[in-house]
Amino acid sequence: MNTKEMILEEALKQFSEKGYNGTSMSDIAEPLGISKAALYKHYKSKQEIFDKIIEESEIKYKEVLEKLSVHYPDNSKKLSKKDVDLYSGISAEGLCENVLTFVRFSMNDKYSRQVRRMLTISQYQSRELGEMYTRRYVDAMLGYDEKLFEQLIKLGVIKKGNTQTLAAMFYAPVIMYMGIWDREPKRAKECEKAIKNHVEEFFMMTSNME
Amino acid sequence: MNTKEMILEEALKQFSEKGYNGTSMSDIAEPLGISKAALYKHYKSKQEIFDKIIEESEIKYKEVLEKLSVHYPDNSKKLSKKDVDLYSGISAEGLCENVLTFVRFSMNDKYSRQVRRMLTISQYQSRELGEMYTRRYVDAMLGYDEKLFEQLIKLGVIKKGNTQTLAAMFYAPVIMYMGIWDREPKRAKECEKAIKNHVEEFFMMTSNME
DNA sequence: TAATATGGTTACCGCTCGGTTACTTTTTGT
DNA sequence: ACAAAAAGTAACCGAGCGGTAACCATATTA
Repeated sequence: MNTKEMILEEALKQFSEKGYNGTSMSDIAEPLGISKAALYKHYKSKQEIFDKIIEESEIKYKEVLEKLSVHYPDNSKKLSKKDVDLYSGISAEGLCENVLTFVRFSMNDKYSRQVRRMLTISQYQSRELGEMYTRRYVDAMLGYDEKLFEQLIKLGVIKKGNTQTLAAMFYAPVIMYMGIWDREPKRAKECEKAIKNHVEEFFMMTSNME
Repeated sequence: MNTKEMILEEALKQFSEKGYNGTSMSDIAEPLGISKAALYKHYKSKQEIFDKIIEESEIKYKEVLEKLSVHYPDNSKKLSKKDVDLYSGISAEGLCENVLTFVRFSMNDKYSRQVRRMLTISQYQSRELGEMYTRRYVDAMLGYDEKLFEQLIKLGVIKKGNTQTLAAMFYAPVIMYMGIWDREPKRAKECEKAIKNHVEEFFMMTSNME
């Protein structure tokens, strides 16, 4: 890894712990064993480093979103034979496992965690950052879940209901517990278990098979 | 209102917008029309001002909590005749209205809003602040809702179920929408409506009367 | 081989920060 | 009425900030 990337990595670490204003250029340079002046050989300002991190995280975020949406196609189109096969194989158990895999990755992956923390701290810094936060961690996920439940209802896996409120009831507790997990890592196990319980109970409540 | 209180008020405003590190002593003094040196006649440091705000908000917070818990007594004790009367009068509609009243107050009251924003920005600043955030905005509310649902189940208003997951399913979407509302005030109406829909749908799903 | 781009260094700049000092004005209690 | 206490001011302090200048070693390249 070259210096330019190492700077971004260290800056993200610092920003996610102490925020933008709480982090000095020396704070970034020192752990890398270089002088703060050296930072300016790679980036022209502190703001540029922050912007670069945001920009890079947006690219990685879109990649992840791309992968997700591959699994659940646009509902405006008719389901192809392949799609039906895909959904028919879906079970409540399978979905629980999917959610838990997603949660564990989000919580244990260093990069995901740092970006989330940085955005949480910075969400009121500007309108753009606030909107980015909402878009990434709320709107996109809710939209995804809405599509998913629409399909599951069509396929008769779960009961009929308002997909928007269903998505919120399903997803919001997950982010709530992830928030606790982030703030108090010692409660990780408890949160993981609560999420598992929630997902299972949710599918029990909404499942068509009783 | 005396200067000492005005300082706290202005500091809270600044901290909630720009965070602790982003706010200077002059930022606090200037809008009050006094010099920053005058601040030190009332508080010995910037940290003390921050701590005082936290301390005061904790007192006000406890007062609110006290009022809330009066309505829903400890479940370990047997319900008194008075309590039964109280609960028997509870309807899904009444609860919806209660929740919406609580939400509207939390979102429109300047003080509540500023404290919530300040704590959101500062939640990773120290272990204590992180724990305070979780305790106030998650644990306490979940605990309250758990008790409430326990009563409602006893009284046969809603179906049997795990009160912990019920509480999460009920409360988490509310804070999620409040978060959007905080970050993007222009979406206030949309969020209020979403919360209303959620609460109504929740009681429809869990209600015993079909 | 000489010129040059790259990525470091140290020393320093102007500025703002949190906080202090010395002094003045206002309020208050007797 | 007046001394004491409280609440204000301008000016200043050392430290640390983001950022720059001048310089230097090491590769690459014409």
